[in-house]
Amino acid sequence: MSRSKQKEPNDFFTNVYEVTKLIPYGRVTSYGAIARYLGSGRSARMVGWALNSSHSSREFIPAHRVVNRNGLLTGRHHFGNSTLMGQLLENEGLIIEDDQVVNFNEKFWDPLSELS
DNA sequence: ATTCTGACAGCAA
DNA sequence: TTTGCTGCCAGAA
Repeated sequence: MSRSKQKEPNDFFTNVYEVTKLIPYGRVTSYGAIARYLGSGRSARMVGWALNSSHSSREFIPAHRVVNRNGLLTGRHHFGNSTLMGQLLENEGLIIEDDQVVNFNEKFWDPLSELS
């Protein structure tokens, strides 16, 4: 009955996209937070991998709102121009200093808490 | 099928 | 304190 092998529309990647799109404007989250929300707290690397394919999605994925747990813009190199990610965040009212989100703790948006 | 990689995170020295 | 290694998991070659 259960389509065990059937690949459901909600893949890990799709799940990551959905959560990422839920990140409010002017807020940021971490790969680990998303990974934990998905149920695999230590698969943070997969989140980044998924976001790597986010450009493949027809929807706009605010991947620039996803940084590592240090608030560091680790994925900025994947936005074409390395400064694009920081500029996007600054455009949303965030402050980027030394490729790092200032007041990261303040701007941090945890899907575990916000989406419960 | 096997091997390698990857936008991280946690822990050890 | 910083630096480095390991674990994690899924997709790509």
